[in-house]
Amino acid sequence: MARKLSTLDPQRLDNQICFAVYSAAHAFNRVYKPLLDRLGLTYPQYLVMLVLWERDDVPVKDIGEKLFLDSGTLTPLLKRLEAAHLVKRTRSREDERQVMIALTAQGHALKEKARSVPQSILAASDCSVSELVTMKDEIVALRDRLNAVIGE
Amino acid sequence: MARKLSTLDPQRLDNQICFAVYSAAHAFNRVYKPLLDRLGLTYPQYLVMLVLWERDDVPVKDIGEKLFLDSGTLTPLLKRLEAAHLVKRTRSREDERQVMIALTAQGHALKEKARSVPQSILAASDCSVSELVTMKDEIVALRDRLNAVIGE
DNA sequence: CCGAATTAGATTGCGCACAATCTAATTGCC
DNA sequence: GGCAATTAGATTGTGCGCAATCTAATTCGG
Repeated sequence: MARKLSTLDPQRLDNQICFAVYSAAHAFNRVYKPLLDRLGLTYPQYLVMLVLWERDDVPVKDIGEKLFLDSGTLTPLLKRLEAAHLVKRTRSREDERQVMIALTAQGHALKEKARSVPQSILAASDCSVSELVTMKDEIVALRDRLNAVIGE
Repeated sequence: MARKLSTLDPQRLDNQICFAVYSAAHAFNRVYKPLLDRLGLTYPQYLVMLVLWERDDVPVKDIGEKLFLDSGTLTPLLKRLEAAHLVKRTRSREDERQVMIALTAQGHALKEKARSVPQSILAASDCSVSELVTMKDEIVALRDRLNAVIGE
């Protein structure tokens, strides 16, 4: 009876989806780390590079919207990517408030070296692609509902 | 054709389950924040309190194993909880290497004030309990497979 | 027993994340 | 045109998260 109650107790750690997501994010990070170390990237930096490999020469704001990050996070991160000669930061001429982020040749070239990363992650997940796609879609839907609540 | 390819491209941001998990974790954090502010806790501190509300007077190591965190994270966090008079840190007498973490009266009392948190999160998730339980179990299974790979 | 290896936790340093605040540029409104 | 409101980034401060290193206590193998 006490056992049955505890598996329903919403205040129990193991019953919380948020902790599942939180701890899964850290587990992913730990799997990515050795792969990204070889590229000289952290995981958030890798995310920024993924954005730029899809579309180059974008304002900081667009990167922030895609990754759900603000300038307080992105400004120093992008300065580090610039120091690593992977991107160039330039004030937009049309709108001087914007800073445009463009890949350098090195930044472009890194895409090839990063090509094997997703399949290494897939292998570590030890899970079929279709299962992962289903889970991903469910998690994205949940995330979007949560983000909708934040905007009231 | 190009469109079809891009929806399969493993190097695309939107195709990566890890980004889904990463961004969902941040979304959860943003939903929790105003709820936890009222308790004077951050989300990781709330997780530690959840552990202690289940079982009091445990060594730091046990907390770390439950939350997948190490002393570099927990030591300063626990010192902040102690400064907030929610826990007491004492060297174990049997094994002087261990530091035991015990709730104060205030720490115990906070459990009642935190009781409404999970249902607020459930409401924000805008999702049935059974759906959430299924997702949670899938995510935990994935996390555990990832963690298994890390330990080689 | 005693020295080596292991273990628990603390410390240092770096890189996010984000709130709050600031500056400068642009837009909107009259 | 001119002033208020908005917008894009930068800055500052706090709190994780983790690698690397350190100390002190305990355990293990001979």
